[in-house]
Amino acid sequence: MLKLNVESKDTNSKARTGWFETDHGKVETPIFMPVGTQGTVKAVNQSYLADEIKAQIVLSNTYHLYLRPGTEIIEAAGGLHKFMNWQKPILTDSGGYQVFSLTDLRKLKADGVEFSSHLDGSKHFFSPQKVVEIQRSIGSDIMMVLDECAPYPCDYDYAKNSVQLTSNWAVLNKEAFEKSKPLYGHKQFQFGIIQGSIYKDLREKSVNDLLNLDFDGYAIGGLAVGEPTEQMYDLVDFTTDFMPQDRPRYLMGVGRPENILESIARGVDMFDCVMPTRNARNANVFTWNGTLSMRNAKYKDDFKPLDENCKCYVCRNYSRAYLRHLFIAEEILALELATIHNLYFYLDLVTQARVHIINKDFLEWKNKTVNEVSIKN
RNA sequence: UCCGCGAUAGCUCAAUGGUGGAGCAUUCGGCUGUUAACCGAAGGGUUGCAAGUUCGAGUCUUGCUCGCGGAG
Repeated sequence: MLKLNVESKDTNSKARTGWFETDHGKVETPIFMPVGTQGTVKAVNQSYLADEIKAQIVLSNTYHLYLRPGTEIIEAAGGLHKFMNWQKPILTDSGGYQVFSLTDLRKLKADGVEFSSHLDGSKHFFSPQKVVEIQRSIGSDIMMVLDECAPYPCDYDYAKNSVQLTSNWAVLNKEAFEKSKPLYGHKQFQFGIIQGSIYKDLREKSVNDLLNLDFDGYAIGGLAVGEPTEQMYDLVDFTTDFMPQDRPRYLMGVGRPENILESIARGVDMFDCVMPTRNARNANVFTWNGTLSMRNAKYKDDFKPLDENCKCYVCRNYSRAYLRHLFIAEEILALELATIHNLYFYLDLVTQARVHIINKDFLEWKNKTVNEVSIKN
């Protein structure tokens, strides 16, 4: 059983700091997990990820790794940690989000989801049991249950059925997890996923269904899919009240820097999002003074670092003008440098949040920082 | 000097005699459990110049200018 050891609680908000232990090391919360869907955090190598960015845990994806290279290769490699040369913790998503985002390619059934590969059109079937089995092959430290991430907008009846399906699947996920064993000698944990769209009574039902199964951690899924941001905050705030104090709380797929800070204030411990990595590759950079679009002409002779308050490798050594030049010239280094900076920023953001929670001045710092990081330069 | 071919957006090129477009470039925007080094929008034109034919010319005719190729 995984435990979140709560170290310090903010007195003016629901923010808290803590840590949990896996066989691949300790994770200090609040934490951001860089997304490495296909067994790589795009554009950055593992040594930078660990030493420069100071990532403590990365996310990878069951759906993608199952399709390519396939579990046979990953097992032959001795699991994903060895295969991708990453000795810190790995969390794998189950493919539930792909069930949502690849709508045209899938068919939902009571016992799982039938889908066509986006790579070659081949037909496959994911059940809760199958997804546990694949994640055993991958050897992730934390595996996620198969769920249905309902679309937005979503009428009440659809959301209600979706929660019921996710709860039914959660039982099967848990059974399959308990019946199976890790393949590589290190412990694996399993998180449940709360659904319910924008409906509070369904969120409440969803949490309670999952609590009965006693998962190692609990994730809030199905948010940041198009609903107003204030509504997302309200639902997070509502839902965390039902979540155990001594288990990690993970808000899936979120988000922008300000979303992360607001969610920490509402009691969330873990985050992942493609935004720092994808936006980096699309020339968008995050700073303590807001976002910069590095293709913009105004940076062509701007020799300041991306962020004068950032201590990352990129800000210590390169200018905005150089980054802009690399993006305009379509040089591959642009993607790497922007990704390193953005991930460093995201990890720095949650580290600063941690420091301020411990120092008991989180709320004030959070309010000021939310305003500053939201600026569009 | 003669013959031939050509000249349309910054570039490379489309466009039956009937509302001049595309790709790239430029400028800007978007991206939330990655099908994404992606997607979208905008600006940009006396169609080399001048006449003519025609209801109507980027398109046909003539002259000129410039470029490329060939001959001498």
